[in-house]
Amino acid sequence: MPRPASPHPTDGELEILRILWAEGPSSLSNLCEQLRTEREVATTTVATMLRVMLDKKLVKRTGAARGALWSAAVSQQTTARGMVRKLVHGVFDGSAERLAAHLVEGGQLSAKQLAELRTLIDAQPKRKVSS
Amino acid sequence: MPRPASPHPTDGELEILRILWAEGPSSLSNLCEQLRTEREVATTTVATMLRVMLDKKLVKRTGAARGALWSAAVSQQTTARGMVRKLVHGVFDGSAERLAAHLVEGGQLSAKQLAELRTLIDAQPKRKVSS
DNA sequence: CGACTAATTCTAAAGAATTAGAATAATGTG
DNA sequence: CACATTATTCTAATTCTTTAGAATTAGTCG
Repeated sequence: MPRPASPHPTDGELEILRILWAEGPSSLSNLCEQLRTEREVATTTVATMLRVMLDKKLVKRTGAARGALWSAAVSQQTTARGMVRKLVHGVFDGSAERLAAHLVEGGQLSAKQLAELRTLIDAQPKRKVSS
Repeated sequence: MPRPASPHPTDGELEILRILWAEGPSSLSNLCEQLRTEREVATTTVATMLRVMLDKKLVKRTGAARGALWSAAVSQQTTARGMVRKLVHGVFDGSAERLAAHLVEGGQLSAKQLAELRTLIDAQPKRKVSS
């Protein structure tokens, strides 16, 4: 009857991954420091999250038992792919195109960004029509 | 110390919203029937979810005490906007353009869909360069 | 009207997520 | 080496989410 563990990182886990992706391997104290630019958090809280994430294989630790360095065990790309897929399935009827259209029509992209996107589209290699 | 409630629908809630968006106002049994095309679920489970979602104001109920109809109280658009925003913040460094680029480069869009997207971009009204 | 059926509410179990204090261990400093 | 410091583990509280049985209620059909 319970809830199954999500295969995707939770919000809290993503907060940590985001820092690791940006900063590379970091010590616990370093990680805490970065997190505290956003909100208050106890060191033990971060340590517990890291332990859980280690179980889930979301992070790795390297170095000795003491001053270990923590780093992401999943790439930003792979994580992004999974989460985009989930979003597309959840609210865009499984259509990646509808998400793309949502972005273009949502008015969140500047004219310059739209132009860049168009260039990117033109640069795509030809592929089968069927997808 | 606990976890704060998320402002976004959970996966289970999204499953129900998805059906309501597609089917419009539906009875409990109708909803169950739709859900069961995907997986087994007890009627009481769905009823409980609806009650929780009513508290969260994600759904509305109309009609008499008995044969009420349930409908989405949040639009697909608004929900999509919120969830896209969250995804963009979480894994694309706050850049909607990077999400768009991810979609175009990810190879999930057919040549035809890319062409349609380009047309859509061209159809966008001019806007400030700064966004 | 009484029995059946379907909707609804009540109750609750149990795992997941979030938070952090207490305890422990290792490391360096004086 | 004793002590302060800090990383790490252990423990635990609390809420959310998911799931559904039991009980109740309200129409429906004969």
